[in-house]
Amino acid sequence: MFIQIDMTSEIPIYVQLKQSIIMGIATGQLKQGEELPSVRQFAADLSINMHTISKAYAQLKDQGFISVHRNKGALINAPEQYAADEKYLGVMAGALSELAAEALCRGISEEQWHKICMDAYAQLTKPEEI
Amino acid sequence: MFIQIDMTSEIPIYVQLKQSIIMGIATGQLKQGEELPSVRQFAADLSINMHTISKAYAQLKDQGFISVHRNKGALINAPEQYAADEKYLGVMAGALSELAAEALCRGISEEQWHKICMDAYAQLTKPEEI
Amino acid sequence: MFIQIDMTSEIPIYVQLKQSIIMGIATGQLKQGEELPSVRQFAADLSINMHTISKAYAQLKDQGFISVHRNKGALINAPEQYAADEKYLGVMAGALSELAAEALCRGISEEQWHKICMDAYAQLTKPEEI
Amino acid sequence: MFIQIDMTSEIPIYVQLKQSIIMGIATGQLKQGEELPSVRQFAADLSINMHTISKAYAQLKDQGFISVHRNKGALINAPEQYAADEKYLGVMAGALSELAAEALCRGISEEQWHKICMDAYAQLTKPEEI
DNA sequence: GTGGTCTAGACCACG
DNA sequence: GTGGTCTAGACCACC
Repeated sequence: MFIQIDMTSEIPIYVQLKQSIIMGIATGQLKQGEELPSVRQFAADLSINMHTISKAYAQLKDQGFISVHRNKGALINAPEQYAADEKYLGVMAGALSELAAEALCRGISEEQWHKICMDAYAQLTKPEEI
Repeated sequence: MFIQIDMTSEIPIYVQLKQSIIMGIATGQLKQGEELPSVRQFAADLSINMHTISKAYAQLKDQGFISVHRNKGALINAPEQYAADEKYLGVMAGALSELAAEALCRGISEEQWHKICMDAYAQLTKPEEI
Repeated sequence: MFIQIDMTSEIPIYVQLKQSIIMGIATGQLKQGEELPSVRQFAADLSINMHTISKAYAQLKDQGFISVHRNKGALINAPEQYAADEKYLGVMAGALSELAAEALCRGISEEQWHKICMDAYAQLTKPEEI
Repeated sequence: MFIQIDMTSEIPIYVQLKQSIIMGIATGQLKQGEELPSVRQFAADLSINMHTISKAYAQLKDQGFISVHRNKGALINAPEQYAADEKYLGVMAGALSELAAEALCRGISEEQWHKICMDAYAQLTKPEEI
């Protein structure tokens, strides 16, 4: 399984779970229509509380990434259902702005910033080159 | 004052404060040697508890951004004090990776990602162009 | 418990606590993966305020000595997490320099200084010989 | 002047002053009978509050390093007056123990510890070799 | 006046 | 249950 949960991280487990699944979709490991384990099953696999899985699923569903089926697993939605909208773009711009501000403070040049950003993207699409 | 605190945000106040100050340094509104208000003064200005300000200052101090003086407030350090190190680069790469993953998922192309990232940086250095 | 807090000392309680825990790791009484009490439990044990313990834990976490878990207490990290870096070596050299200066002033010879330093180290690794 | 005061340091100024003077004695820059400026003069030289100088002098006097003359300067005492006693040895052993504990934790070997300690001493007696 | 420490009590997110 | 955040008020060292 490509899901990686770090129980010692300060990032909430349900957030890590969401990020793992989003990362899975981004890298193509999870495709449209693919099935995710049921809450109960997933909880057992990861030795995690059911409520935690449930919370992650609920939020992924809200964001359009998955459809949850009662008592069954969850299905990855079609990309159209979670295409970037204005709201998302605004949130992401804000997050990038924070990162860019600290980078600029710490002496990262525009060229370095460019490289770091593009590397982060390329790593997802062409992992073999990393 | 350019500090903006959103008391309804889920982001802790002391984190918002840290980010505001880092943003101020990045945009050149806060320069080396410049003074920050005393914790009591700042607390009164923002209608926030003294200890919350103190926590933000303590963490900025640990990261090298400011020096806390004995009988004055706090001073912005020289850029050398908080230059990027390996640890910081790793943390930032991880954060960017998360953002890039969601962007890719949501159909942001490499060109769009490039634009968004560079805009975030440019906005800090050339605000007049925004 | 091997933790000793002197409420009358001028050394802040949270610093004493940090030193006690570092001492515990150094002497092998606290090993990787070992659990530390929860902040509430520890506070009750030592008759100290919760927040004081919390501050010590937070700083030990920042320095890499422990990981604070979500629903457990804190765990001692692997030694790699807190291996000496340049910054630490600089700080320690400064501290030793102060001690050496006073020792030299007070007529401690190089041989005596050598003995005192090595005793301090040996006391941690071979307590039976003391 | 060999006195170095860092107004941004978290170490109290009067402690820095004491350390500077002790360092001066250790390195031979201040010899028995040599005169230190008056409190008033010193305060003016360093742009520091008189009370701060006074506090440093008082403590140095208590420890036997200097003799303070009313309305005049202070004289460095004879080495015999501040030779190491049992109490001092105990305090120093404790301080070294703390440093050694952290060093051991952080993977400093006995050989490295030896080198670092002896370097700190040698730096005072043979500065030219550094 | 300043920041730092300690205590106390409340609320919240997480699991 | 856990730790994290915020508020509040007190005391202290430093300058």
